[in-house]
Amino acid sequence: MNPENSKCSCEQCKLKSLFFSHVTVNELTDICEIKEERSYSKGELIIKEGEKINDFLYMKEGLVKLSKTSFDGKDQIISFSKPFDFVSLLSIFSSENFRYSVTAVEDSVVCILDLEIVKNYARENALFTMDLMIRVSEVTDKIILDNLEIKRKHLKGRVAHVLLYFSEYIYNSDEFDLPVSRREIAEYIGMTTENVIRTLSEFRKDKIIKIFGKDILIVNKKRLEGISEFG
Amino acid sequence: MNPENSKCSCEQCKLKSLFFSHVTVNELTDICEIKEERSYSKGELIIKEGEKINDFLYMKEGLVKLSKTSFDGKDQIISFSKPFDFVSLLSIFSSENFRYSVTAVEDSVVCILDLEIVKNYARENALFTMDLMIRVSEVTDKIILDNLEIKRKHLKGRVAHVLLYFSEYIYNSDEFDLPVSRREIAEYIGMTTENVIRTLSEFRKDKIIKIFGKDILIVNKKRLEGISEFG
DNA sequence: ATTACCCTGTGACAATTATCATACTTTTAA
DNA sequence: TTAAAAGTATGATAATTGTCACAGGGTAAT
Repeated sequence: MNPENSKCSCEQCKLKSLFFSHVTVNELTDICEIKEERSYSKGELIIKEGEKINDFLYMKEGLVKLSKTSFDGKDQIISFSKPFDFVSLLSIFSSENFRYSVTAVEDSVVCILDLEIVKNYARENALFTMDLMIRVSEVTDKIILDNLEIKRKHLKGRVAHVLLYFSEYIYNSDEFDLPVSRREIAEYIGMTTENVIRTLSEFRKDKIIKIFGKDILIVNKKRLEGISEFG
Repeated sequence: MNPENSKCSCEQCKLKSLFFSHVTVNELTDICEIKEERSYSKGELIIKEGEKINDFLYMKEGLVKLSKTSFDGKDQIISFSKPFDFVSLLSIFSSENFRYSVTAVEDSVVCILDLEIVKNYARENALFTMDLMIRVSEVTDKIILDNLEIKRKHLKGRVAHVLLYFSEYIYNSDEFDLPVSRREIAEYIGMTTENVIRTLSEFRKDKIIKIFGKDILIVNKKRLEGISEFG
């Protein structure tokens, strides 16, 4: 490793194995040299819907949302992604342009590679491509299943679902800081902001959760799970 | 081509180019020899949710639905697929078992290959794998976008959306036989059967469509498009 | 420091959608 | 062929969700 890419630490990157497990050390060094790492603060736009796709992105740290704006200016949130849920993989092989926007909802770090270079690897290295496909498949499957799950629930069940999603899937804790506003929750579950707020208040009144602004504490998890499943 | 696989006509198959464009003639013959073609009547189950995935399937003819049954026995329809929208691709690389059921909603013909053999090709032939990935990406992107579209609409807009979907995307005609029941439309758009029926009746009363049982004629397409977009 | 804006919160009311009941027709199974 | 089951259809009513109005708190920009 020469001095000019001393910041290049792909070999130590915990994400390496995820989809570079079939890339040789030499190739990895090549990739490393061309890779760019960018940091985004909470709220910053990472990818804008409609932009031409030139880069291959993957997340190293943080949390982002995928969203789409409809003609009347209303946003819909498709999913949240943390590292390992590679967000940029959705459209890059089936479209010239990004179909969704990606925004940091927590401070995030993203690694960026030139898409053409990645595609060239993909065209030559079948195992690498296979790895990539498995990732694509996992991510999209998760999105489709999660959306189905939300779709079959009512307001309360949806809000409960989101709380459990953040608690269990994102933060692994009964107490966590909501990384999103009530409006964003509404955009995710397809309900109005007022109803999300009302439902959270109701959960608070029923002593299922405690609310301190953005900070949420799940007091009665069993109950919340019941509401998510049946309510 | 020897007599024992005279039924083998992959080389003439119009679907060949779709994802076998990077398979050699010899490989194609091999694939052809192991392939099995199965026919399903309208209503027949092709894949049952939860089954182990042993086969790689793709559609030659017909129309199928992807669906999932929730714990309380209610079905949700994820999407409809015609040939070129390869249905089996969704879970096969990310799961051991099928996550969705697939049912013929019109008489359908499916080609079946042993998944392990396809995976072996995929591990050796990067261009083939790349083709496959592009398909996976296209299909899932379509599903996600369509579900988002439906999600942001109300009852009438959703029903209008479905009618236009069948008219434009599936049948390319203003008149067509609905391949599904009112209940299935309801399961697709996430509303009740009664409300789907009521909405269709309303469209009929407003002279937007004509209904003769399953046969639908779109009389006022502009109006229907307006309802789909804004209603 | 002040304004403007967004977020949170609540209530009253309106609109939308679901549920239940019932009837008739068509399809399926015995 | 006949009975049972499923699909289509419509109305009345209940439940759910959305809209509008208003208010306080925080935050960013000037």
